[in-house]
Amino acid sequence: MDSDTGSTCSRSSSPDLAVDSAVGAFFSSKVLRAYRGEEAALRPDRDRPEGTEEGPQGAGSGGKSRNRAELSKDDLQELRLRVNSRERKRMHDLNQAMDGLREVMPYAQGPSVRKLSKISTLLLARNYILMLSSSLEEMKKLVGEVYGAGAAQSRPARPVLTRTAASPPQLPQLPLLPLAQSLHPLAASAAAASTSPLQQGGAQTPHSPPSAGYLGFHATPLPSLLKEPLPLSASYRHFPGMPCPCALCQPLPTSTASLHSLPMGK
DNA sequence: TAGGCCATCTGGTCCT
DNA sequence: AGGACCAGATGGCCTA
Repeated sequence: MDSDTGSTCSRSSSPDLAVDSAVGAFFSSKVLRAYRGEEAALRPDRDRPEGTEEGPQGAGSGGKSRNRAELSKDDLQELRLRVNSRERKRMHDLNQAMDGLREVMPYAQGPSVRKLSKISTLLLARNYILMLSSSLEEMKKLVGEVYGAGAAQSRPARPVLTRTAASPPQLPQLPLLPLAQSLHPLAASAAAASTSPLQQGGAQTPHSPPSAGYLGFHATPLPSLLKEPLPLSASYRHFPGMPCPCALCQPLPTSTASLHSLPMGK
């Protein structure tokens, strides 16, 4: 074991994995290029990490035509090393993408903070996306209400947040706005722009993730948030410290619902 | 010391 | 045939 793990990063965040320090770069451009098939041009001598393997006979050259059964023990060993190296690189790319995901997560980051585990990162990311989608929906409704208020003044008061045709018909038509304003700082901030949480939380760069406080949960996500993924069904649960994930404030917008049907490849 | 998390190796399967 | 992807196995490191 450890045939060539000299410069590979194990454990904590690898220094050379944080390729893209740009906060908005969800995945590094390197990874994206790799998965768009551009890496061959980007890195001609790929899979030669530490020089202990990948001898002079690269993949596709030399003994390519030989049957695998005819390979000598050394050739098999070399083949095995090449495969191992590729697999290692693949996992490193995966970890790099995971680091990119961690960078944009509303989670306290720093040398003194333990890195999010992979499973925690994925769970938190999912909840984060759902929460942002929920906030966006509420924001849209709020904007619609603000700009449509003048036209609706002559009409009798009624719940203003009506569902669109695409919404699930079984969901009750509830006055969500007050509840949403109490639960979502984003929605509340639009109503009271003078005391916007964005201003309270400091300047936000265009692509930087919102601060944890702005998002409404603690600097370190509660364990329950990480352990419990948001249910996709009609039933819901509340996460302590998490901006309400329930169906009231999170009407499962079609944008997120469609995410689950996206082809994930292979 | 047990358990969690991780990196790595390895063999199988599928795709190009 | 070679590479990508996947999952199981294994062993190391760290923390409670």
